[in-house]
Amino acid sequence: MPIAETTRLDRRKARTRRQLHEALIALILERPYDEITIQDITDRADLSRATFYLHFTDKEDLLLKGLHEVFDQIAPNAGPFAADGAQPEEPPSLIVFRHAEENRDLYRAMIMARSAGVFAGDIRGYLARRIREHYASRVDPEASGLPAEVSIDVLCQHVASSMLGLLTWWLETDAPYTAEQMARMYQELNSGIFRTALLP
Amino acid sequence: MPIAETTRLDRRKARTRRQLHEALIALILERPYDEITIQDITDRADLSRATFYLHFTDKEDLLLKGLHEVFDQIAPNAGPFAADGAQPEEPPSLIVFRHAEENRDLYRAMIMARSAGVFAGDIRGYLARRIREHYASRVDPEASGLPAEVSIDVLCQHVASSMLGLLTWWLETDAPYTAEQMARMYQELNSGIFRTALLP
Amino acid sequence: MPIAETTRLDRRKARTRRQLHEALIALILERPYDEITIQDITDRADLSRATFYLHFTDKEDLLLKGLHEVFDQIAPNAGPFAADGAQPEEPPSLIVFRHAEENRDLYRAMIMARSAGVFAGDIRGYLARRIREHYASRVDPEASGLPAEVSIDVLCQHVASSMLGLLTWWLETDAPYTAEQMARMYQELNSGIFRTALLP
Amino acid sequence: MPIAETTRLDRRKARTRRQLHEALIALILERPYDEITIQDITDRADLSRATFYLHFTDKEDLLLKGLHEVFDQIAPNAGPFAADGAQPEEPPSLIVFRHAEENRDLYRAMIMARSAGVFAGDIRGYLARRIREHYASRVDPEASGLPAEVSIDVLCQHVASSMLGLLTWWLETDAPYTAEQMARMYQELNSGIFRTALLP
DNA sequence: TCCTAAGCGAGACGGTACGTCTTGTCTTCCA
DNA sequence: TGGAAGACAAGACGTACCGTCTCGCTTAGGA
Repeated sequence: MPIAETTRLDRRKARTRRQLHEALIALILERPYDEITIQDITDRADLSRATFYLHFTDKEDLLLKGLHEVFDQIAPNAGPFAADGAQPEEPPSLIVFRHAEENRDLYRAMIMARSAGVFAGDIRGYLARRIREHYASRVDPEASGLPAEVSIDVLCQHVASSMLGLLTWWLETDAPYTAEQMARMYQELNSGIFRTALLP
Repeated sequence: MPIAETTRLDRRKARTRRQLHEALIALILERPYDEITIQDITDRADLSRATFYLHFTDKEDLLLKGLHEVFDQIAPNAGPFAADGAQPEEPPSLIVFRHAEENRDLYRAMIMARSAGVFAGDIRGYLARRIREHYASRVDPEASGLPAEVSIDVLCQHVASSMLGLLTWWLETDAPYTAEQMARMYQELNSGIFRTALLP
Repeated sequence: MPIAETTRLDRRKARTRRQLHEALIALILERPYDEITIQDITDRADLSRATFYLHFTDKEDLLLKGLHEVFDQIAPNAGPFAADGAQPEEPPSLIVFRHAEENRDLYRAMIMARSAGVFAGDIRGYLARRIREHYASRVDPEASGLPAEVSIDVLCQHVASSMLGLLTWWLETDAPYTAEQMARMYQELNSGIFRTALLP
Repeated sequence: MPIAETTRLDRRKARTRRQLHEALIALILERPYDEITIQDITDRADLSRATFYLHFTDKEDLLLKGLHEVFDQIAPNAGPFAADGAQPEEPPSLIVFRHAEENRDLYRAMIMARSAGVFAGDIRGYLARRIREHYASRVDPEASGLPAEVSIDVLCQHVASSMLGLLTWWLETDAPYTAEQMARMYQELNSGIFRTALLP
């Protein structure tokens, strides 16, 4: 009984946070990330500035927590990124492009905020690490057709950069491609590397 | 008389600017770009804050003008990027990695500032455009071994992202590779695309 | 039946108020009046902030209601201040100093809060008015030995100020005098005025 | 040459400060002291809030520094308060009332702010100390007609309170008395104490 | 005996002021 | 004339308190 009782207060807090998340994303799509004031956000969300600090410490905090929430939805079932070893139905790249297509605003906000340096950490590093783990578990370096002199780190950086680059370009330019086409091109461009057919 | 007389004052101005450029680069290597204050810069440069505004309008202005100066050295003779059609001695990727090796601090500062969003413009876009121009002039799309469904724009984005990604990784991690090795890996990774041997 | 039945709820309310009064007085004796927060008071009283507003509107409200309660005890039987014309056993000044001696903490809190401007109204004005009423009813201006040119208002201000001044000094400095001694000095100092023997 | 060169900057600072002092005094005469915001003051003074903090730390700081300035004018030549032992032309009480008459707004502001507890210190204590020093140097306790049982501390408190009380009443009520009349009444009221003719 | 109303705790929220920080402009002075 | 020094306006920051509100718990006292 005591556990998981979603009280009304909890729901109110959740609502307040959602308002803030949405306000920020809307604003990022309108003007440069660091011209956005906390006051701007709370104005848009119809809340007071003090309330903002009741929930988040920073603009960054707000943005990141918002992203985490969304990515927690996709991550678990993202094909080869998935916890279970089951062969995914679709290549992960397609899943990513699909997710971006469905959450266009969020992804664009993220890209734009990224170009404002919010993710010094960084997204690319995160991607590279993910890919590297995946690669390590699937590919036999000996058997892969890759030239021996290409280090795995470099390879992962390359693949991650490529993915992020295409994604950015796609979202920024309103390019008339479907998620399927983008994923296909991505695989094509890296086919030399994916010759082993394991990494797409 | 009035024309082109490099007076002592001119030299003093140049000196002041150099001090500012160097101060900024030094600071970027020490701490996050946007924790750096104009006051910090002028303190480091042993100048007054007012003086800063006599020469630059912004932190960004200072950074970009500093970079332009350096890139104006490399750009004209950057192999395939060169104005004249002469076949370059070395592949452009090697030239870039070499330049980065020689101007390590400058490049790292640039990378770090980039991850702080100074170049919303963007470097990657710039690179992609350069590459695209080059590609257009050299490659016969029909004859290239590329799959027809990969758009040239996408390809350029991919290549530019790869280059920038490797460069960033290399500078950030003190990876024990020479410029030559990095360039070689870069070419290897994109060999599927460069099969036509024209673009490296 | 319905009237004047002191229910348990009433007693609970009274208890809550007492806790708040005591908390405030304790706090005033510890640190400057206007560094004291409502939160401080309720913390000390082991109540919630909301509860405070159920009973009082202000810090001032709390303080004043607390004082009124106490003064309602003394006022009615305060010698010449008394409603009935009966000759008091003791001079009123002695009654005041005695009361202050018995309610040291309360008086000190009051003095300290006064020096923090809570009683903009003011205590001195109140005292002067009381005295004036008394004076008007007892003294024949003609017969009084007072110089004609001293206005009665001024005289009352003077006497009230003197009383308050001595009281404040006495409470602030832990001076080693009894209430009797203080009252005696007070009368001595104003003996020139009290020559008519009516006002002490 | 280097010493005491009042530069233009100094004068600008002085002007800014004067504006702030005047703004505060004007505001105190209009509404309760602690309903006055720093923003209110700077608005009235046509300055920015940041500028306030360039010169003062507090509302109190501003007020007190303003008062010090004025009292530094009167103090040195305030009759018996004067450093030199020369017999003053006028009794000090007259000097005080005169000064108050000439600086009505300032004194009223001070009185009102005092009733808001700015001078926890306090003015009365200050006055009492001054008087006591004076008293000690002039009066032979033995020869004074004072009753032996009145302590000097108490006496000084009394005199100071009386002075402050009359002053306050005079300024608060627009009483139709001249400074001369007030001083005369003051002396009359305390004549019992001033019988020795030394302390007026 | 139930059940209704009150006292209270908890805490989200709007609002307002605070004191600090940085930016960019301007003016005065010195070398 | 280039630069130093520094006053100032503007405005965002994060913090602190206030007073209001809504919610839910507990318990007293009338049905």
